[in-house]
Amino acid sequence: MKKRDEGQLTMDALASLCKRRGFIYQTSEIYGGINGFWDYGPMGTELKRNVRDAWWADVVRRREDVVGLDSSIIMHPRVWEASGHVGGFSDPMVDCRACKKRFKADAFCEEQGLELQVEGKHFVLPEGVQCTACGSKDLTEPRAFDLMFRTHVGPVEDDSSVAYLRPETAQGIFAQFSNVLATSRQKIPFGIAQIGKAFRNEINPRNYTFRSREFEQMELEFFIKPGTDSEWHAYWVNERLKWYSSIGLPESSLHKQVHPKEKLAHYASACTDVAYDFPFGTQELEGIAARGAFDLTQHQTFSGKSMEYFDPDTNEHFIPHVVEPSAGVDRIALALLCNAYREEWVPGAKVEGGVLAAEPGGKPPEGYEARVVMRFSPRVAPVKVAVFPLLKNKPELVAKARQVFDMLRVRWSCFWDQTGAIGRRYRRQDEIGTPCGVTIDFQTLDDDTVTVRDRDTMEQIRVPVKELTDSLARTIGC
RNA sequence: GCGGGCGUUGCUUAGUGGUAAAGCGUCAGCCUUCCAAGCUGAUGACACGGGUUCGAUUCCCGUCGCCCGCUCCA
Repeated sequence: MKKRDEGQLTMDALASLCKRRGFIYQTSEIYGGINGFWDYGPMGTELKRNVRDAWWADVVRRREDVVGLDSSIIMHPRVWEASGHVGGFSDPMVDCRACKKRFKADAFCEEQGLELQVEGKHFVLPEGVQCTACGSKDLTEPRAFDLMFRTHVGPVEDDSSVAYLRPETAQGIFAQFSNVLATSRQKIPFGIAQIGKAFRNEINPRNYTFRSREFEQMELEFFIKPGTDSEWHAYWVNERLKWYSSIGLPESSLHKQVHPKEKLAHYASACTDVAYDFPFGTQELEGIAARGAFDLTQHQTFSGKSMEYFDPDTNEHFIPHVVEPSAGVDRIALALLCNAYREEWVPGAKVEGGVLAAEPGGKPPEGYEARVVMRFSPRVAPVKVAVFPLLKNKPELVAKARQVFDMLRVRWSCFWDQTGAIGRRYRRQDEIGTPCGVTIDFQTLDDDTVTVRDRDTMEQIRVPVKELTDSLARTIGC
């Protein structure tokens, strides 16, 4: 169980911190866990909430042209026929036992001039088929990889009761497009946003929480006039990149990945991913796709209900096109955790000096000690302010600290800690990334000032209690 | 899904065919006038199931989970 690899953050080290400090636990851990599912502890819950709140504030509340929706996870099964998820993503696959390669069974047979056979619910390989890679005939039966979770609505489990857990939140938006249009008094261009859980039966969950089978999406469907696709796509790519900076992910670790035209779905005119440099590689946080009129047209066809929009300015009827920024909450939270994690050497009480970056595998110099600090942007930090009485066995300090704590907690997520030496308490907050520590000491009792300690520099300033809220607000920024 | 490695307390590790040690952490108390101090006490683990055995945390099998590589990723 190697924890360090040439000084780079390893996911093992991060997972250990996340468990130790209550960010992320394996789900159902007491029963051995279940692959692809994770729980968020007290700190992780706050972190995710801050991500969602930041997105909702910037994408919905601060705009006049976007409204919210909260649709159900289980929808009419026909929704998934219209979307292409039924059928399209349950292709039967064949594995070669000799060379370990996997193929889509129908294309695999076609390449050899043969046809995949269907017997009832099972697929059967035709005679004479062989591996197109190595020529072996040692092949598995074709198996359907249905990536949607199936369930049954009502007590009777027959074919007519089959339903699916949604594999994306977007279809709830498309299916309610007409209702929202009719009740929100919006005109095109406008968007509908939704945050919620989605479920995909991933073949191979990997990389901690990055590819989970249950995950949370933040999706915006921005409906536009046909022909304006590329300008709105460019607009949203730019907006979304700015947003990632606003939650503390540095531009240097973010990448705009433009999908080449030939790899786009037939209905899409553009798709750009926002990717982050994770320790396990550069991976997608969000995809921004120009999907044309595909989705609404599909639902118009399958439901028989018109999805047309009437433009009063031009007297035109048309099916709106859509630009879709679709982000993963859990992936963003993971990126924030990776980005925040630092191991440092910090000077002890008897040493003058500043914070040093820890050398991997090395020991701190004389008088220095190692610390782990989560350098979250204050906007997403689970706890904004920690409040400490310098000593817990001095009732007058505790009482005064309690007053300060009660004053601050009405505005921010605050943490009270009176246990142990003050330095230990600072370090605890460092590990959950609390930007500000407020300490009430004996001088407070004389002049009503407190010390405010900065997480990153560990420097302290004295601030009068009556100016404390304003002072902290400048640091925290919200 | 395939191949390889791994699984001892909250974390990091030690160890054994006779049920387990330490450090850190956590909690309580004492002490402590700003960066994981000290003292006392408490807490707490052999992933799950089966087999071999008088006896299994240890050996064997299976399952689950984690990591690495391949594969997959609408």
